[in-house]
Amino acid sequence: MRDKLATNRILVGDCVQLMRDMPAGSVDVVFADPPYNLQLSGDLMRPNHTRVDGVDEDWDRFQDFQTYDRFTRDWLDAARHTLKDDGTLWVIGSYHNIFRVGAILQDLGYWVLNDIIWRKSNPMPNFKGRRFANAHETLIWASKSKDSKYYFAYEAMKALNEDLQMRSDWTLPLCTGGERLRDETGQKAHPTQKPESLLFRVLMSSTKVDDVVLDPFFGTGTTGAVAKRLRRRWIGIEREHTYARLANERIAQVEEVAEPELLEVTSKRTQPRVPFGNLIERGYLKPGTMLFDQRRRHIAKVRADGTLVAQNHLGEHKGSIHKVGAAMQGLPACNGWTFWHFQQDGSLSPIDVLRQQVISERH
Amino acid sequence: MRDKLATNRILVGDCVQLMRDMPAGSVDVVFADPPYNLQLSGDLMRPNHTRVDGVDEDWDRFQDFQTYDRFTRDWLDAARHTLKDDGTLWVIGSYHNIFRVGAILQDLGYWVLNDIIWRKSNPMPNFKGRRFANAHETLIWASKSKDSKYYFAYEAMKALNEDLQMRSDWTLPLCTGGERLRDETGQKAHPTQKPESLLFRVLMSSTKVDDVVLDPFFGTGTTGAVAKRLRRRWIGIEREHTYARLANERIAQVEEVAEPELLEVTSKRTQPRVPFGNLIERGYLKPGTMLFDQRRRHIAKVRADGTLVAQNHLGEHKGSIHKVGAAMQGLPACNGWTFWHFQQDGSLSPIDVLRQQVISERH
DNA sequence: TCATGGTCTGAATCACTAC
DNA sequence: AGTAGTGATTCAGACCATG
Repeated sequence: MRDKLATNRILVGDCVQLMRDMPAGSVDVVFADPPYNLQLSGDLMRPNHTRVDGVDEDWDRFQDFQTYDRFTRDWLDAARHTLKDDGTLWVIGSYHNIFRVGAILQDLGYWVLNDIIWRKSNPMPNFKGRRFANAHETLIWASKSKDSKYYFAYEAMKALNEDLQMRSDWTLPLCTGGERLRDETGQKAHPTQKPESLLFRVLMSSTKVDDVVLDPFFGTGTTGAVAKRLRRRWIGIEREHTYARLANERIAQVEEVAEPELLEVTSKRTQPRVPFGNLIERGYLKPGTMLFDQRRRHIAKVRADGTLVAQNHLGEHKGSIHKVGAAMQGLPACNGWTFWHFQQDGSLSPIDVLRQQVISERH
Repeated sequence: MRDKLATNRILVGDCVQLMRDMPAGSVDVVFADPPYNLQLSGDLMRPNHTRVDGVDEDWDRFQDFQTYDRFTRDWLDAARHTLKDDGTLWVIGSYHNIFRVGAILQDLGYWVLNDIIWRKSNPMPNFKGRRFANAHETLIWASKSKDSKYYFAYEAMKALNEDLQMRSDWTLPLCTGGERLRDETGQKAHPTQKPESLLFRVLMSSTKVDDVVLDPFFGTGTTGAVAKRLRRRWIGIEREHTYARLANERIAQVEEVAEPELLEVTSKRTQPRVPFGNLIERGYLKPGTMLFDQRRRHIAKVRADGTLVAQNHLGEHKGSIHKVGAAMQGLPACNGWTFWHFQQDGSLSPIDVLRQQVISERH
C-alpha cells in the first residue's frame, strides 16, 4: 500500500472525493485549516477611515450552520479513512467554527488529545471597542480513536520550551513581512496564510522523518513547505488552481535540512506583562487601599478597575499608576511601579514587590 | 417583575427546573461552570506513585455524548429563558465538553461574542509525558441573540490592562492556598473551585453595579462572593446541600467594596449628548468665532445656528461640525468635537473641552 | 550607518439614536 | 422598518522615507 501512495505533490480538486479515493490507513497525520465560516457582513473601518481587508472569498460562505456541519462531517470522515489507526488529526479554527468541528469529530470517534491555543503576539485589535480583542485561534489535536498508540515527541517539545513541558498555549506571531506570499500587485496571495512557525511545532510534535502528512485545505502550501524542510512526506489537496500553482512554486524553493533536531527554534516565550489591575483582581490590593510615595508627600486611592484617584492643588487626577504618579509630581512621566508604595505593618513597600510575586507565581 | 426576583440567595435543587420557574427576562448575566464530562477512567498516578485527586463525583458522570448533549441543551435553554434580551451568558469548560456546549448554544440562537482563554500560570503538569500540558480552560461569552445590545465595560477592561485593550487570553493562577475552601479534614471542599480573580474580570467586564448575576452551578459560591464584593446582585442554584451551606458561610464573610464610587466606570459612550449649538446658546462660543484644526491647516467660522462654514479648493462647505470637518479633510467621516479647536490666549484647545464643561455643569 | 517617525496591515461575526 | 446623522474607536511589527 505504502508505495502506491504518491507523495510530495498537490492534488487539485474536491478534498472529500480525493480523500475517499486514497488508500485507507495510509497517512500518519492530517493537518487541516478548513474555512472558518466567518459570517462577516459589511465593511469594517479602522479609526483612520481605512477599510479592513477581511475574508470575503466564496469558499468561506455557507448558507447556515447545518450546511457547514454537513461539509465538516464529510471531510472529517474522509480524513479518518486516510489515517492510519495510530495516526492523529490537527484542525485549526476560531470561535466561529471550532465548536462545531470539535463536536463532530468527537461524534465520528476521534479522541481529543489536546486543544491548543495559538496566542497571537500581534493580533488585529478590536477597532470599535465592543468586545475583547480576538487574539488567538484554537487547534484541536485528536487521535483516530481512544485506544490508538499515537506518536508524541515529548522530549523534543520540552527541549523547544527551555526544558519545561510544552504547554497547550503557544505564543507565536502572525504570518507577515517577507514570509507572506504576495501576487504581482503586492496584495496578499491568500487571506489566511498560516505562519511556518506554527506548522513547525505541529509537525515536530506529532510526526517523524519520512512520515506522511496530508493537508486537505492546502492553500498556498505552508504545510508542504515545512514538511519538506523537516524531511516529512506531504500530500496537499487544493480546490483552486491559483493557490496550487503558488504553493508548488513556493515549495520548490524550500531546502531540506540535514538534521531536523538541530534546527534552531524561535521560541518566543514572551512573558505577558503584569498590568496593575491584576494585583486587584488577585486580591493583593483592595479597592480603596491608599498608596503613598516614599516620603508620604503624595497619596492616592486604588479603584476597582486598576486606576488610581488622587488630588493635589491642580485638581483631581484619575488614571493609571503611571499617569497619576506623573500628574501628582507635575512631571511628564513616572514609573508608577516604583513610585507608589503600600503600607504594611506601618512601613512602606513599593507596589513593584507585589508585581514580582505575580511574576514568580508564573514560573 | 423585578421586585418579585429574590436575589442574594441560594436555591437548592435542579437548575433546569428552577430556572424555568423564574420570571422570563429577569437576569442580566448568567455565569455557568457546568460539569465537564471528564471521562476519566481509573486512577491517574504521579511519578512518585501518589494518586492524583481528580474529579470523580457522580455529577460529572454521563453515559455518553448524547446524554451530555441533552443535559447541556436543557440548561442552556432554561438559562436563555431567564436572560434579559440584552443579557449575556458565560460558560467555562475544557476540551472534554466545550465544543459540545459551544455548538449547542449556537444552535439555540445565542451569538458568540468571544471565546476567552484562561491561561493558567500554574497548571498541573502532564505526568505521563504523552500530551501537551493542559494549561488552559476556555470560556465562551455570548449574547442572547445576534442583534442584542449587550453591555461591555470596554474602558474598565482597558484600564485593567494598563491602557491596552483587553485581549481574549487571560493569564491568571489557579485557586490555591487560603482562597481554596477546605473541609474539616483539610481536603478541598470542591474539586473545581474557580479563582475569584477570574470572576472579578468576568463580572467587571459584563455587569454594572446592582445587575443580577445567575449561576446555575453555584458550587461553593465563587460567583456570589465576587458579585457581593462588587455590589452586584446574585442568584445561586446548587443541587447539593453541602456545597450550598459552605457557599452561604463563605459569602456571609465577604465585605462589599466600601465606597461604591470606586466601582464606577466612565465611558464617553454613555455620557449625555450635547448639541454643538448649546455652546453658542450658552455663550461659550460666539457666532463668527474662528475654529482651526490642530495644525491650523483648516479654518471654519461658527454660525449662529450651530453650523460651521468653511472653504477649501473644493468649494464652500456648510453644516455640522462633523460634516464640515469631514469635507475639509476629504474623509468619509470626522469627529468634529476633537477635530476643531478654538483659540485661547494664543493656544488651541479642542471644542470637546467646552462640551465637558457643559456636561459637568449639568451634573 | 543609525535613529526616528510615519505608514501600512493582520481569519473581524466591531454603534447607536432619532426621525 | 429603513435612513440619516452623530461621534466613538487600534496594537504590534515590518517597511520606508527622512535626517
